[in-house]
Amino acid sequence: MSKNLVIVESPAKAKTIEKFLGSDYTVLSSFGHIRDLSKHAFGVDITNGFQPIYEISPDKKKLVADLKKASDVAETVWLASDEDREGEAIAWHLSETLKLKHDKTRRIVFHEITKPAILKAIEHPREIDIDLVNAQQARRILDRIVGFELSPVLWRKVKSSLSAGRVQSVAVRLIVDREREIQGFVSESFFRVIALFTVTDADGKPVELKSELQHRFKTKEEALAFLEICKTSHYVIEDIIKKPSKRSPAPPFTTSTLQQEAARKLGYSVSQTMMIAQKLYEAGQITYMRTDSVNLSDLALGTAKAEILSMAGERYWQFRHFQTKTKGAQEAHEAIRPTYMDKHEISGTAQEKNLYALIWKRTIASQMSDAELERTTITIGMSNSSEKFLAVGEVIKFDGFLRVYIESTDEESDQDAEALLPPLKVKQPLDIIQVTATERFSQRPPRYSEAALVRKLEELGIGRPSTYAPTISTIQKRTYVEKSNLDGEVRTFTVLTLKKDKIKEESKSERYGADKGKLVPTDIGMVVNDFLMDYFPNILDYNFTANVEKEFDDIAEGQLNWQKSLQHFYDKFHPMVVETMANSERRSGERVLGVDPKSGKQISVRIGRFGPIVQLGNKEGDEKPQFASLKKGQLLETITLEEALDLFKLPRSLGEWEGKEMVVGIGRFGAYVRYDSGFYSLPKTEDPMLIVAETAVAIIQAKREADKNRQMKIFDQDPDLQILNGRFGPYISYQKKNYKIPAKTDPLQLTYEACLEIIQNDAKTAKKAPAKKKSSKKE
DNA sequence: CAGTGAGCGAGCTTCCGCTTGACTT
Repeated sequence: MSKNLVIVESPAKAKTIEKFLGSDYTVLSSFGHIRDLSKHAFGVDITNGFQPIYEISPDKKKLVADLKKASDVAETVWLASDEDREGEAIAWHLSETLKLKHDKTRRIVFHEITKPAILKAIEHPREIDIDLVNAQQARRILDRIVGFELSPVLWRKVKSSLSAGRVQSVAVRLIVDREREIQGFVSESFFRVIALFTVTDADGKPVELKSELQHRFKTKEEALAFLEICKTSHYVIEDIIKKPSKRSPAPPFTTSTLQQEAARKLGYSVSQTMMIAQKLYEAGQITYMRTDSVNLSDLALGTAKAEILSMAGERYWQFRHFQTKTKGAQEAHEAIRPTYMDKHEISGTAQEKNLYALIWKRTIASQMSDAELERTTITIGMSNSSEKFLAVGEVIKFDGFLRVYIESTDEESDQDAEALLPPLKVKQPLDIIQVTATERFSQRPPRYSEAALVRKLEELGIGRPSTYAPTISTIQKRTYVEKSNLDGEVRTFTVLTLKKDKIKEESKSERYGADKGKLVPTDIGMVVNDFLMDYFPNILDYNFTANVEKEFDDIAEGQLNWQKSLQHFYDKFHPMVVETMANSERRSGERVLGVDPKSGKQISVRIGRFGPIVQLGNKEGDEKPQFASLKKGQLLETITLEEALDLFKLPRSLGEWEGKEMVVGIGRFGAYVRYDSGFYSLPKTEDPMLIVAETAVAIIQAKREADKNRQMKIFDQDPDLQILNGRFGPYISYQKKNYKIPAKTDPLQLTYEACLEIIQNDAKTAKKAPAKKKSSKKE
């Protein structure tokens, strides 16, 4: 065993550092935090100065024992966890848990994993910063108090197993608020006017020049009137303005910007990006992937420069130092960058290659020179109106960083600036080809994609690089939000075209509002959000985290006592919890929509035991009320009386076929026909409200035909026993259960007795390991 | 995982931030 033990957070980091330090040093990893507040209990002794009750996580017991052994024999223990609040706490937990003697313990930090940085750190050890540790404890305890006091309120007042927390509840609020903005949005239409001219280019060939009228018209009448004026107008170039402009590269990647760009450019989900990045990190190809820093090490700056010089030359290189603007950034690591800048590509899966290439380009571009552009704006005047058309062109004079990388944006712009304009002169007359006025609509605010939500959370200083992906998964697991799958609607718009002195009016149609894979709130999400907004508006405040972070900073600087800070919060917060528990109404999102015109009974919607339902009649009535589930995509908040009444029209009978009744309904897996105690799924193209008996019969027959082809063998002894060919190959079906056929057995050769034996064997093994079966059922 | 289309009855659920893991066909 070597004289020195170094403990870092990540095993990949440990491996790298061990190489730098030589044989006198053993480097081990703590795998993040080793202790936490007790998992099932409250974990904080409120009445005793918020004393935390820490436990070693069960999966860390062996690790801690190993660390203990190693630290006992080492002469010096170097605690090299990250230099941020959490890292300092990890160092402190290690020293407490391993009972490290003060005189043989050193605390060291480094921001980059390079040999000089690590050797320098070893030369400058310091003490554990207990103020910073206390700031972390305050953060941890506050989160526990908020989460473990609010969640039970939801269990009582809304539904069991729900949760609330400082981060997740605000994430849900953002999505709910945005959805309501969209619901309340009133789209306005206007007319954009585009004129197409013909001019000759440098070679004397005719080319088109596209220009847009500066003025947009509110109504069709105004647009028509303008086109009438255009009929008799002459057009002339009044002005040409050339303006140089510059574009600068974006800073290197942080976790959040990597997630955004990987989503935009490669279509990866936030968690996918993190999994791929983790692989790259473990393979030593990129630096650490959970970071809020845009900083590059001196080593990286040097190798990036060398790479740019050899690739593109001196003119393309520019030294840049980026500074983070993110609220609450802790900057314990570098930006995300390739470990070796001269590695333009790597071997690996296609996904790994793509993500690596993205990181490489972004990093290199960040040290390249500005792109120089020239923007030309041409003003075209009319002989009989003061309206002006503008044509805009942009030329790249010097590509600079654009040679390598262009950052994407979320909004797809339809404002296509012409790349190059033909040579033109002021006062030059122009020949008109056509003028079109197209009706357009103002855009509703966009729904959040996963990556856009991450960007917003980061902007508000809520959550950390390590929690963005888990937060998105939590709010979906709690069914507060889901990924959208909206087809949108069709709308018509008007296009007016003036060509050869004639105005033509056309009506065209387009699909709008379609949204796939965006985050939308569910009914539960909205009800929980509204409840929390009513009773705990301060926790849901977008600035709540920012405000408590200020307190944590004061604690870290030794200006504020952490217990006092928590006491101050708790004295206000806890009474609100008690009050809400005692006096608030249960929430179900109930809305009364009106009365059923047939029966005169009340129609209402609310969240029922198994999800959102519409109810016909009420408890006080003579008869039991009737219920129906809401369809996917319908919300309690927006469903109309008519839509709610439609839900009671299913299941409906299609009449009899061969003596048995066919019934159409909508179930968990979509629309179906039930016939002779069997279920037949309807294809998406069939509307269960409109389907007729003949179509249903055809579907039933088709399914029966397919089932017949599935049958490999049936037995005369027992019609319940069949050998079927399924998605995963042949299997035995017996009394509605399925059994695997042992390997190397020809299914067609199996006898009735052999099948029964397989079934009995399966029953035996199932009895032997019932726990296993149970756990595998769980998600 | 092998195809589904229900309807309580006891006790448990829950937070945020660090980090990777993995008894099998």
